[in-house]
Amino acid sequence: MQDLLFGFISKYISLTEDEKNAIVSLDIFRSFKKGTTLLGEGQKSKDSYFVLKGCIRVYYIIDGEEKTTAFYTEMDALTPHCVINNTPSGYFISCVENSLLLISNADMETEVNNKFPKFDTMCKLFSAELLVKQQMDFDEFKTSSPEQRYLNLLQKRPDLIQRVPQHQLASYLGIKPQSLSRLRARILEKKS
Amino acid sequence: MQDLLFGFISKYISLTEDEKNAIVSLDIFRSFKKGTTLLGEGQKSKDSYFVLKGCIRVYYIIDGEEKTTAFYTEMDALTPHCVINNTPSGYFISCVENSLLLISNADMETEVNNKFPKFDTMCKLFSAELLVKQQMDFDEFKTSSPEQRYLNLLQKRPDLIQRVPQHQLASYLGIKPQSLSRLRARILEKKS
DNA sequence: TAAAAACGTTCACTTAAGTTAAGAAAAACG
DNA sequence: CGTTTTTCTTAACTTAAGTGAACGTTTTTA
Repeated sequence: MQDLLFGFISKYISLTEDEKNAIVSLDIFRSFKKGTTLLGEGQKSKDSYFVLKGCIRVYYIIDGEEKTTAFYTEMDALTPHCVINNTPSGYFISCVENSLLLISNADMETEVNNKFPKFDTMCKLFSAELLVKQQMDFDEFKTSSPEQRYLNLLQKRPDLIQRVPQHQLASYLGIKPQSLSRLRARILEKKS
Repeated sequence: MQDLLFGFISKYISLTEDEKNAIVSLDIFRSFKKGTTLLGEGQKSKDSYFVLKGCIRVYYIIDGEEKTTAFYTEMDALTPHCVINNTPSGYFISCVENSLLLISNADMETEVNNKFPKFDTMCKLFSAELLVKQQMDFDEFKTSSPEQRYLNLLQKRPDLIQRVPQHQLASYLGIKPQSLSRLRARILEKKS
């Protein structure tokens, strides 16, 4: 299972066996059952997550309604706002599936960075990449209709459509579940 | 005019007179006329922008239509994607107003970082803050309707509504200019 | 495993945004 | 300074999403 992690890291930096062992010895792998809430609205936390297996979801509750804004699957990393600006979280994070996560916090990161300076290099590269990806996602969302967004998702993350409940997916696309059903029927009709 | 810059920097770190002079001597202030295109689609660039005065805009051209995704005004910073991942830009950047900008590139930044290590501290703080802000903007956009977005903008950036053409604003809100006109009329009606 | 809850789809109706077009107002330009 | 271009608004019509409700299916869970 750790191979997943080291495969991911190798995209940015190369690690010696010693370094790998040091990381493993941190004992930061945790598994959670489907439905587990990792972070609640209003809570503070110092933890960041890296998904090794499974799927986690970020959602708000606005007027009693869930609004899903993000799904994180294998090899995705999530650092909640509250970690960065030390304020109560505005949203919930929960497991869509049974998931194996890597959980890190600032203390642990500085410790690793001190031992292995190149780790800091990786973090910088990774966060720059993340910023760009996030910006591109935002732009894509803004510049397309719900139907286009759905078709895009079908291309880019086809797995999500299978593994995530439709009503969460609808919310993620910015529409109601009924509209997603209709939209899908419309697309099927066009094809034929 | 530089006071604007140093006032901004003082939110993150404190600078000596020597350090301020070193920054000024870099000669990185540039002014541009309204309508100037700073970056075109398909171009590569190494430059980042910091707005001291004025307003710049990011937009795509999709099916011959402008899609505005961001406005940057006083004390906002913009690092285009192409700078980070060294690929051709997917969008345009142009000046909505006559603008005074600070233009920096990676070479200059490493130079300054070497001379003044605390500058690096500021950059990290600043980019973490930016990431959070961007994420929050995205979430807000996703979880609200065009009308709510407009009302939000009215609260948070009332100046934008005055200084930016309506059709660019409409695009920024994810709707057509005609819909923005109608939406505003609807809001006025509700008030009375 | 039986009852309850959650989920997905369909339908009819409502509301809001897209589209096309026209005309008035403002800005840009020679 | 007048002309041209761009911008903004309004209107009528079309299209798609929101809403409320019904109903069958799947999943929970007691």
